[in-house]
Amino acid sequence: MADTQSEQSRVAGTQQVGRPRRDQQGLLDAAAAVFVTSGVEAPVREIAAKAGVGVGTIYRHFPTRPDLVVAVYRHQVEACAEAGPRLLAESATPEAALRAWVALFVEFLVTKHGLASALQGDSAGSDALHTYFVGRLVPVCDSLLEAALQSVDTAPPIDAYNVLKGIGNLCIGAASDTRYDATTLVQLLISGLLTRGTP
Amino acid sequence: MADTQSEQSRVAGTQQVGRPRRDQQGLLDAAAAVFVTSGVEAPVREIAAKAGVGVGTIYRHFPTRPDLVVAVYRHQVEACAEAGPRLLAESATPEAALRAWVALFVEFLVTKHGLASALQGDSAGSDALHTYFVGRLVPVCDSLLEAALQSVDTAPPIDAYNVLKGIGNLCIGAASDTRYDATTLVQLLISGLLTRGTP
Amino acid sequence: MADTQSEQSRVAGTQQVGRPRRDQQGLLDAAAAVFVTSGVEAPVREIAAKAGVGVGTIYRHFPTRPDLVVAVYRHQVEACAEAGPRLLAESATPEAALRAWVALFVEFLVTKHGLASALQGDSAGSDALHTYFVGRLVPVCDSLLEAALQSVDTAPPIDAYNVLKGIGNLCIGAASDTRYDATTLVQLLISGLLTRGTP
Amino acid sequence: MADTQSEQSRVAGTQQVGRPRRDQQGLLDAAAAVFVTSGVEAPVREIAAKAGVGVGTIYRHFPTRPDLVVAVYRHQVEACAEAGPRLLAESATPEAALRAWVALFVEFLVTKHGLASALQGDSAGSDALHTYFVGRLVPVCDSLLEAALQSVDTAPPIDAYNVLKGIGNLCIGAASDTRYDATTLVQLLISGLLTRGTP
DNA sequence: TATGAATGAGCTTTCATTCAT
DNA sequence: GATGAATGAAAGCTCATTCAT
Repeated sequence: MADTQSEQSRVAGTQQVGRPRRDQQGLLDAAAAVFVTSGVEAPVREIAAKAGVGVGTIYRHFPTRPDLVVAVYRHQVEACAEAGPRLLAESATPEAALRAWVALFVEFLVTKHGLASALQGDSAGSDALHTYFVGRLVPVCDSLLEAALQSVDTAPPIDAYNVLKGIGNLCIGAASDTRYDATTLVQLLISGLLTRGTP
Repeated sequence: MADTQSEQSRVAGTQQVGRPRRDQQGLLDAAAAVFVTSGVEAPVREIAAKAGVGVGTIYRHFPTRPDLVVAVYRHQVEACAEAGPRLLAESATPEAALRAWVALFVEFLVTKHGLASALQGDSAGSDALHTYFVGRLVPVCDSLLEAALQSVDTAPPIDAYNVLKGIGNLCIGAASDTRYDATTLVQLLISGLLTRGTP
Repeated sequence: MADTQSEQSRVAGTQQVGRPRRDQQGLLDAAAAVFVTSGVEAPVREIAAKAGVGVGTIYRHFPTRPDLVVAVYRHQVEACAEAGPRLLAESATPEAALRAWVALFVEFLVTKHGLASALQGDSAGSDALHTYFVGRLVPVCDSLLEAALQSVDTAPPIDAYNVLKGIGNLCIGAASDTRYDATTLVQLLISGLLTRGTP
Repeated sequence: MADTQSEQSRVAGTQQVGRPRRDQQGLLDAAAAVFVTSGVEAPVREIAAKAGVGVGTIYRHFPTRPDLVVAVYRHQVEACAEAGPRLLAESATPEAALRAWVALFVEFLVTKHGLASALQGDSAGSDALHTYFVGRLVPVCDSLLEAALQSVDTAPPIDAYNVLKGIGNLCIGAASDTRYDATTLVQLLISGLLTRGTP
């Protein structure tokens, strides 16, 4: 619905990658801690309290919740994105690279309580977050996917956006349900993806 | 001078409205409509308004939200459950039966906005709902799965509970994102499931 | 199409009201006024309205109703507590001191509509209030009582807690029943207390 | 405020003393049971459920809550009233009679959870109840009081209405506070009452 | 006459967001 | 810039009371 490119620019402009203010870092640490405990939907107050600042400060630096979430996980998302090409170069096969990357992504999503649901576009005011995630990781996933599919000589049954969002969804609730094994499900999805002639 | 309590009573005694007798079906229809529009977490007030009844009426019939959701979707869940054995009997192969059933399930989940997330155990007060879904559909899914796996001579890489919840998760947000194709993802997951030797 | 949650946010964002900074004293004055009118069980809304603030403000400063009641009457309770030793020193006899103090206490309870019932432990959420009252005033009452009893050479037939709570109870409803004379009843109770050899 | 005599007549007319309908008795038994458990302010629904009837039936027979309470305790109140003259005749001294009667009354009030507060005029819609209690028991108390005061040659420091209401108040909350000894307090009040020259 | 479904006012509580200091 | 008090919309839930059946 929103233009992915311009959305991303806006976000990037707001954040100024690579130059986190000294005090901003404290906010991010606190937010990260709270997100793990209470999920990304945690009350702003809780985060402010943890950081030892007023809520106004949070709003000043991160006007919307997604802005904050993006900032908190920027490093990890970045690491995830950068792992793509590297894994492709290092792995024995493209499929192995894809599987390894996907496992990395799953670990990230599952570890961060409630983050997974952010891949959905309609969670509470998640515009910027969704945009950032999609904009940064879809291309990475796409190239891994393409390589893996080429190696098994199969046409892509679905695009990288769907794969990413599907994985995101599969990871929802994984942290709080011990019977639920998101990791295996995701690998099974990849298996299905690489199987020739899926209906 | 007058006591607050008695004041209230007096005021309450003023109310003089007609109360058209309504059956439970009207409530369910209204709730179903609202669920499609606003999801299963829609405010009780909104449902009551749509049904043209007071909130008390909703609470009388369905003390908890899951009670209402279960009632609303009971027929469809039942239909889904009953379709399992029938498809197994009618389909050319067990795999075809599984795929057909899964498609049915997906259609159900995707159509009903927000219902999918009910497969998670930790949504707001979803005990009864979760229990009902899992209790009714896991066995159905299990038998279909077993049959399909036998036909491809593969050990089950994951149990029916995980499959069901995985599918449920894959369907989250499908209704509001036209780029997202839950149906295909689910079929790919099934493909992965039936592929021998998945890591 | 739009999600309920984000709809709400948008609406909330519309509010554009001025927020005059108010001190806690204004709240207390308003609460005191409402308490006199409607008793200590008055709806929070009523108090907020009287104070010209939002309900949230009340809850911020006084999370529970007793917190508020305690704050409102703290000065007077304190005054009552401090009057004990002073009266003992100034009065002609310990009995006179006890009677004077008790009269003071009665006046306080009777004046504040509904406050008396707070001496009971089981009124709606009155933990803090009850604890405060009992903790602050029982010792004061106890020393007055002891002195008075000593002067008439009688063993205490009942402890200060019972005396205090009994007085509190005697004052219930005194403000709204002109035929009911709590003051005299309390003095009669004191007389009985100081009478030797009560069965 | 209301005319005691006519009020009483109205109540008596509603009840038709001595001719409890067969089914009405079931209601009274149920209400009595609920009152003991949850107090006289128990939800109407609870009483109806216990009686196995609809709430409408309760309202038909007893339009207001006090009507019901009066009916429930009519026998006991009657017994209490009748005990007055008898005790006066049987006891060694008028004071003994007064103390015995008061003890009876206290036992009645304390046993019935929450009933005591009904002696206040302003509890939730307790008009009829208050009127009945006062109208029936004040005269009884008055004669006992007069006799006892005559025997000690003292003028009445306070009237029977105040004594009754004072006792009622002293009994509030007695059931739920083991430290609180209403019985002793009431006897102390009587002692004070019979002490010559109370200020 | 009995029933109990329906009503809806009203209460408490939470929390995103604003803005005076 | 930072703060956090203030705001008030919302939502869940309870229960006295009415009245169609």
